[in-house]
Amino acid sequence: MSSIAVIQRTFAVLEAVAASGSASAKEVAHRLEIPLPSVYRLLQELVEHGYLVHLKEQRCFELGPKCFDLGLSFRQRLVAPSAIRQATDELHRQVQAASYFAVYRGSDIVLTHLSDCTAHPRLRPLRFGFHEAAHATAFGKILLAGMPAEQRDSYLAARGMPVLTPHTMTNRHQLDAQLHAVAVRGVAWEHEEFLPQKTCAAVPVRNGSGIQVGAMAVSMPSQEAAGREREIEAVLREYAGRCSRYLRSGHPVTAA
Amino acid sequence: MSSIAVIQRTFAVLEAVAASGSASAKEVAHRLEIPLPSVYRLLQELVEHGYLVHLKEQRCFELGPKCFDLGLSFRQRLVAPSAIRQATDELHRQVQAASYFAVYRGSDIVLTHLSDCTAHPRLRPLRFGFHEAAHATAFGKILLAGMPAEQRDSYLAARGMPVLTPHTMTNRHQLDAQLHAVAVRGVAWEHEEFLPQKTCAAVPVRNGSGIQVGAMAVSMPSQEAAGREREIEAVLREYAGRCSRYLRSGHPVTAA
DNA sequence: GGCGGCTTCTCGCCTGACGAGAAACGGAAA
DNA sequence: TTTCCGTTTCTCGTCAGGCGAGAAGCCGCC
Repeated sequence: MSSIAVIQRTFAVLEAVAASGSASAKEVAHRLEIPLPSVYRLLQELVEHGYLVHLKEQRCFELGPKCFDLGLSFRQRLVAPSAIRQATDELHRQVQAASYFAVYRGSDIVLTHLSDCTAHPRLRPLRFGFHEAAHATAFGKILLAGMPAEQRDSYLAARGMPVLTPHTMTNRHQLDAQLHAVAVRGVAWEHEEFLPQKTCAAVPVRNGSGIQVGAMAVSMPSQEAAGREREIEAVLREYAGRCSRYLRSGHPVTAA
Repeated sequence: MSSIAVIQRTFAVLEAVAASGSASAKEVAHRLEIPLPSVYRLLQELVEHGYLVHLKEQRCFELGPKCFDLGLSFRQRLVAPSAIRQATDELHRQVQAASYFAVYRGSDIVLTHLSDCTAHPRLRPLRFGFHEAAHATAFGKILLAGMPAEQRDSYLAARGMPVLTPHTMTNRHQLDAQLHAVAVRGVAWEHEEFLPQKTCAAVPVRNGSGIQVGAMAVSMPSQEAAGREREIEAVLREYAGRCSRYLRSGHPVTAA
């Protein structure tokens, strides 16, 4: 693990401030065990570049505008293209359930759009950004199933399979078997494995080369899902198909 | 302007990637005129710390998870406390207009909560985060009026007074006169100075020591505002008063 | 298999970051 | 006002460690 010391320290300081929300130079120096003058140098540097601000009244440092800008750039880069957001929104309206779109990013899984409303709220822990509980969500399973075996191994090894509900799958062999079935059927269901009383379904989205690049999903209270499985799968496939066709052609697809 | 060279370069690289959305090492090296091996060192460093990711398939670098985390930390730190968000939401419902809450942050102005809906949408350019057009918005005027004179000078000097509509105030003396009136009356109006056809109003919010710390505002189509000025000012004052009382006592205030 | 690009590694030089210490600053209390 | 205390900035000699030219390694592509 190489590391240019200054950079190492600079980010350590930045992250220390981010973690505290607000920290004085002394606190940072103490927490990181870096001599005070060095901490001041680095803090000043970070302030100069706009990553921190120095609130003199309160004698403390906090995150600066550049941090927000980075977050925005990140979001703008990753957010699903508008044709796909639109498809997700329509799926939401048609199924009357919160809808999601997620993709691969390097070796991560990122939720790049979600559509919900007060009547059909999203599953609270799910939000735009990185998704860490792939073993327990429908779109996570779809995307895990689409990974090369070794990437899946390292993905799960890095994150483990935390228990989220009594139904969460925690046995790797059992998960592998289900992922195989998911890959064959082209649809993943998840019943109360992520949140109690909630059910999710997901299907793959492919790019122009037929490579699986993402997943479309819906979530709803389990009782609302009962008996609607065939209908939900059909609608999911319809909208995922629109997304795949969009990715192939570059033009929004409005109807079947 | 001091500057530790490595840090300077590291952030230059990070920002170059952020600006491009996606960039190869060579592109960065060329754009920043830094020798290629150094760029690789810095990129690798940024990848190691999670600020960038290396997408090998596409032979390029993009922003990494830490950027998103920083954005989230920033947001969580700045977002208005829930009592104030709630007051803003109620204001929105009662006035039937998009509502805003903004505060000082060091020498900046930050919009820390907004409440809107499809029937009463926010003014599109306004979103959570830093606000740059204080001379042209109602809450901007309230907050400018509450600044010490020299801070206001440097604020306006740094940002200028861009023309946004035919009604935008561009004369500094005229603005100062209006800010004086705003400070005396304790309310600011803005008629089509920020966006055509839109009108905004704002009033100050004070902390326990009586210091002005923020502003509450509403925006609406100009025709809807006509004739409702007194009502709007009264309701704004009511909710801003709740916020001020909350800041004084630390307890949410539900009724007058 | 060979080519052409991106990416990583090697190595000696010398810059420029480091940290102890002390001084300057500024707010709070008396 | 003066005093005091904690925070912040500055100074300076030392030497770690970052620098960049160059070359080698790696991969995908033709």
